[in-house]
Amino acid sequence: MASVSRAMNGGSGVTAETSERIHAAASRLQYVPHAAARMLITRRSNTIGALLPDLYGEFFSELIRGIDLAARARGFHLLVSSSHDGAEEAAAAVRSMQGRVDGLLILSARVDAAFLRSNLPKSLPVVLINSAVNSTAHAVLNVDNFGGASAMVRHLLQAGHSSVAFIAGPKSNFDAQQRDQGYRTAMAKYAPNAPIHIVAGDFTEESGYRAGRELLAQRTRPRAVFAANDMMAVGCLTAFKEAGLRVPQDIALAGFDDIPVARYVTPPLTTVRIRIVELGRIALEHLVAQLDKADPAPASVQTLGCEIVVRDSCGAGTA
Amino acid sequence: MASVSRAMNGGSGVTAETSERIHAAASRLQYVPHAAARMLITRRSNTIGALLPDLYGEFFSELIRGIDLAARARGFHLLVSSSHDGAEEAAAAVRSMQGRVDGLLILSARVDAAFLRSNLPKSLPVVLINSAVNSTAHAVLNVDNFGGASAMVRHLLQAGHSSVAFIAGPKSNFDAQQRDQGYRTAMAKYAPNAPIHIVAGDFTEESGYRAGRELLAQRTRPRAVFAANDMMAVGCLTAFKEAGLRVPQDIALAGFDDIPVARYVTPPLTTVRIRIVELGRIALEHLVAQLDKADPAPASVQTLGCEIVVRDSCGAGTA
DNA sequence: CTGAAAGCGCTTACAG
DNA sequence: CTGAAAGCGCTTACAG
Repeated sequence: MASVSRAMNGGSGVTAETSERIHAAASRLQYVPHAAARMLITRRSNTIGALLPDLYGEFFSELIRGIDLAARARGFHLLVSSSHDGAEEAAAAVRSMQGRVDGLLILSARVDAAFLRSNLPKSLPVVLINSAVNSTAHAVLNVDNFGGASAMVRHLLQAGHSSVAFIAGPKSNFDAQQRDQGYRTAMAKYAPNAPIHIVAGDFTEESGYRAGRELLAQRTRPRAVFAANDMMAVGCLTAFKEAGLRVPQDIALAGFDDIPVARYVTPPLTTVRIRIVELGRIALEHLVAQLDKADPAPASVQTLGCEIVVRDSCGAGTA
Repeated sequence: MASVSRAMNGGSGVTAETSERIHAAASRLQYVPHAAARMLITRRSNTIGALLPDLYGEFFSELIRGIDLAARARGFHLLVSSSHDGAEEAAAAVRSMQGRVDGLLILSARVDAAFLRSNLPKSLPVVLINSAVNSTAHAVLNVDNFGGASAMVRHLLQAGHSSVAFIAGPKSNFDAQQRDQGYRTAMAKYAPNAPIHIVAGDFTEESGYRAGRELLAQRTRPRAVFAANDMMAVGCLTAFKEAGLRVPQDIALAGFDDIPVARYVTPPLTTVRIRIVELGRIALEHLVAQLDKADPAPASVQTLGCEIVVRDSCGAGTA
C-alpha cells in the first residue's frame, strides 16, 4: 500500500501515528524495500561507480578509501571496477555499470575523449580524475603534478644540489608528462646552466632500480636524483646502496606521491605529497553535486595542490 | 518484445538471423538492458557485496584486489562497504545492501553469530573471512594463523635464538588470538625451558614502537622478538634502531603478514606470508559456488596455509 | 490522510 | 520461432 512507501521514505503525507505503526511492523518483519524495484521506478540507484586501472598499490588503496568514506557519508553505495587491461575491457565495464550507478568516477589512462563519447550516455554524470581529457562536457579533477615537481626541483637546487637528474614515468601517462614538464621548467628557471638530465622509467620499483644503475654508470653523476614517483625512488635507492653510495651524503634522492612506504625506507624519502584520501573525497563530492542539480554540469577543472615533505634522503633532513 | 530479451541473453529460442539483427540494432543504438528491471524480475543482481572493517593498509588493499579480480573473471560486480565504526553501522550497511547483492563477503570483528542471525536473511549466501564464528550456517575461510605463528617461533628457536618474546595484537581480534596461541604452543613444545614473554600491542606501528621500548627497558632482553603483525614489527624496529641495537646481530625480529613494506625496511623483515590476493579469490569463489546451487550451502571451514619468508632481520638471512 | 491504479523495463511461461 | 500478456515490488499522481 502507498502509505507504507510514504512512511518508509520520510513520512510526509502520513500521520505520525500511521508512520509509527508502519515502521514498527517493518522492523519486526525485518522488512527492507526491494532495491531493484525502487531503482526501476525512481531511476536512482544511490550508487556511484568507480572505474580504476588497478587496485594494486598504496595510491589506489588510499584513493578508494577516500571515495568510500565520502560516499558513505552521503548515503551512496560504491561499486568498484578495476583491473582493466585494455580499452575494450574498460568499455565493457562502463557499459555493464549502466543503470546500476547514478554517476561515475573514472581514473584511467585508457579513457580519452573518444572513449567517453562512444561509451557513455550523455546523461551519466562523470568526474575524471587525473585525466588529460579536456572536454567541456566533463568535470575533471587533477593533481598539481607540474607545480609539485617544479617545487621539488627548486627545493633540491636551493638545498645546494647543483645538478638534478630526473627519472621519468611512462611516456603515455598524463601525470608523468606533467611531472616531466615541471622538472624541465624548474631547471630552466632556477638552474639555467645545469643540464637537463633524464633517464627513462615506468613507475615501477624495478624500473627505478635500473634507472639508478644507469645513472651511476654515466660519466657525470648528478648531485641529486628526482624520481617521478616514490616506487621508482625506492628502487633507485636500492641501486645506490648496492653501489656503496651514501644517501644523502653522496647523492640526494626524492620521490613523488608520499605513499606510506616513503617513510619506511632508510633514509626516509623526501617526496611530494598528494593528499590522496582528499583527492577521492573531492572527486566524489563533485560527482554528487552534479547529481543534485538537473541541468548538465558545467565542466569544471579543479586542481588539487601538493606539498613538499622533507625527510632525510635529500640531505636537508628535518622530519 | 520478447525476442530481444532472448537474443540479448544468449539467443536460445531465436533464429540466428533474428538474433543477429537484434544485436546489430542494439549496438547501433547503444542499447543496454536496464539493470534494475532485470534484477527485479530475475532476482539476481550479479553483484557481490564485500563488507570490510576498513580499506586502509596494504592488507585490505590486496584482499579487495583478489576479490575484484575473481569477481570480474566470473562476471560479478563488486559493491564495497567499509569503514564501519561499530556494530550498528555494520548492520545498517548489511541492510542497505539487501536486494543489491547476491551474496556477501564479510571480514569484520564486529560480526559474530548473533549479528548474522539478526541482520542477515537466511537466504543470503555469505562467506566469512578470518572469523571466529563457528556457526554451522555459514562458510568460513580462515588463515592458518596458529600454524604460521608456531612455525615462525620454531624457526627462530632453531636458528639459535634461545629466547623469543612476542608482541601481541588486540585481545579481541581473532587472528591475534590465534597467533598468540601459536606462539605459546610452539614455545612450550620447542623450548619448554624458555619463558613465555609477551608484551601488549594493537597491530599499529605505534604500538609496536612502544612494545620495542618496553622490551628494552626490561631486565632480561630476549634474543628474538616476534611481532604479531608486520606493522608492529616495523615500529619495533624503529625503537631498536633508536636504542642503537643492531638487528639481527643484537636482537632478531620477525613479523606476520608479509605486507609489501616488510621488504623495504632495513634490514628486510622475516615474516609469515599470507597470500592475501588468493585469500580474496578463494573467498569469492566459495561464495559464487553457493549461488549456483539452490540448496543451502553446507557450512564449510577452509583454512589457507601460510609460509615463512626468511629475510635479514632474523639473522638467518637468505633472501 | 489514505488507498486503488498505473507504470518503471525487463523476463518468462503461454499461445499461436 | 515469435509476440502478447502477466508480473517482479516499488513510487507517485489521482481520486476519495
